[in-house]
Amino acid sequence: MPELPEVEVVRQGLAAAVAGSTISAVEVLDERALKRHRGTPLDFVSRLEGRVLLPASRRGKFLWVPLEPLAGFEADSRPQDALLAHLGMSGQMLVRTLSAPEDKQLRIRMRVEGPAGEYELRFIDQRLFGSLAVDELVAPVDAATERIPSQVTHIARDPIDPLFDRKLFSLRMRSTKRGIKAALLDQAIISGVGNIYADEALWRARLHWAQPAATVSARKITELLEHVQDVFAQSLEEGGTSFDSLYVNVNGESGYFSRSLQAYGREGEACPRCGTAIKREPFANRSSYRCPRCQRKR
DNA sequence: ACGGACTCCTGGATGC
DNA sequence: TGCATCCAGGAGTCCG
Repeated sequence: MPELPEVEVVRQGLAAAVAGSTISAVEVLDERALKRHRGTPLDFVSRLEGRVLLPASRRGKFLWVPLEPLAGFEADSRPQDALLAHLGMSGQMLVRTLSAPEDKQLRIRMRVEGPAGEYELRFIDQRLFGSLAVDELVAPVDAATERIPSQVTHIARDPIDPLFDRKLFSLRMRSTKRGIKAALLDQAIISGVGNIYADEALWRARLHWAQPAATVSARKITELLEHVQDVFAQSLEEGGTSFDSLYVNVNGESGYFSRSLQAYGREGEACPRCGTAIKREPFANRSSYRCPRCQRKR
C-alpha cells in the first residue's frame, strides 16, 4: 500500500503530534504485528514504556521514531534505539483520543503523554504485512549523517533524500538484466517506489515495464529518476494516494492523488497523452498498467 | 550470486 | 443469500 509519499505524510503527522511525548503504556493486541521485532511481545513493551519520543525519521517506506537515550547513557547522547514501523500493504499509524472507539484491526495500542495531554498512538493493519519493532540505531553503510535502524541498512536512500546518489543509481540500473520496473521496485537500488508510482513514472518516461534496465540509456535513466521525484512531490502535495480507507494520515484522513494518476488502475481508459486504451498486464503476482502505444518495448 | 517464485494475511468486489 | 474466486499501495526468504 503506502509508498514513499504516503509514508512521508504519516511521518510528518507523527513528528508534529508525538515528538517530546512519553509512552506510558503499550498493549499488544496481536503479536503478528511484531514480525520485525527481534524479541518477545513483553520485551517490545518493556523497551518502550517510559521512553520519550523524538522527531520521526524515514527512509523509503520505513518509518521510525528515535527514543531519547535512557538516563545514565549521557556519555553518548545520540539516540540508541527507535520505534520502527513498516506499514506493509495496509498499515496505519493513528493518533487518537483516549475516548475514541476502538478501530477495527487495531493491533497495537500505545498510551502517550504529551504537553497537550494524553492520547493514543494506534497501529492498525488489516493484512498484517506491516509491523512495529524496537530496533537498534546503527551507522548507515555510507557512514553519513544520522544513524538508522539496523533493519534499514540494506535499504538504499530514497530519491527525496538530499544524499541520494544519482550516479550510483544509474550505475546499478544499467548493470542489471532485469526489467526496468523490477529494478525500480528494488529497495536496495532506490527506495520508496512501489507499484503505483513505478507505473506512473514509467508512463511519464514512456518506458515499457519489461524493458531490460541495462538497455535504457543513461540519459533516459536520469529522466526516469526525475519523473519519480516529480510524481512523489506532486503526490505529497495532495496528501498521498488513497483508493479507500486503507491509506490515511495520522488523523484518519485520505489523500487525493488517486485523482491524478495517469496510468495505474486505469485499465481501458484513454491514455491522457495519446488516447489509446491503457492495458493491464500481469506482473510479479500483481499488475502493471501501461499505454500500449506510448510505452513500447524496444 | 542473481533473480524469479512463493509466502505471510484480511476483506471487498465480482461472478455463478 | 451463499459460496468461490480474484484482487489489493510490500518485502523477506528460498531455491534453481
